[in-house]
Amino acid sequence: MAYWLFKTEPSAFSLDDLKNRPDMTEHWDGVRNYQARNFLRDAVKTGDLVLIYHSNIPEPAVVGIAQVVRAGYPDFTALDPGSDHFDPKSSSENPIWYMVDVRYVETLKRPVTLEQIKGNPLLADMPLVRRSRLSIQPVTPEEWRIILAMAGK
DNA sequence: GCCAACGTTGGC
DNA sequence: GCCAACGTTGGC
Repeated sequence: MAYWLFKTEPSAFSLDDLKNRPDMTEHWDGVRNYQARNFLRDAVKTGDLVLIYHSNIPEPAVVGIAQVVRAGYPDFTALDPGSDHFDPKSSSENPIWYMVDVRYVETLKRPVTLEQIKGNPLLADMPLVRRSRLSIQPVTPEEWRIILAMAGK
């Protein structure tokens, strides 16, 4: 089982939005970056645990945990001309883009802010800190443990 | 809202 | 295949 960090802009889709879904489950669609796509297609597996990170807000932070309930499969929003995520280069024969399904697990009582993460030397190698814009990132077991400890768990 | 970082596109 | 132009991300 592996650990991940998924970014989302809460104005578009937040952890509470996930919590409020039927079955607390939702497609993680709309990822349109090849490196992130490769993780979704090849590496993210059912049962993996995910830190949910809220970006593009005054205090960006890891706010909760989700679990992967379905591994990578084609992101059908890329095939839908009515979708914001439509990609005319994709087709059902060559879907290009992939998504996974995630289920809400919990909201951290104490979110772990980007500022706190940047302030911890043990987390200095995280793509988040290295200013990568990558929206799907691997998290090591050690980083996972440290972040949850910082959240008071 | 600014802008740096960085990914993508397209002319050559 | 280089690289300038352009678009997007996301912290601040």
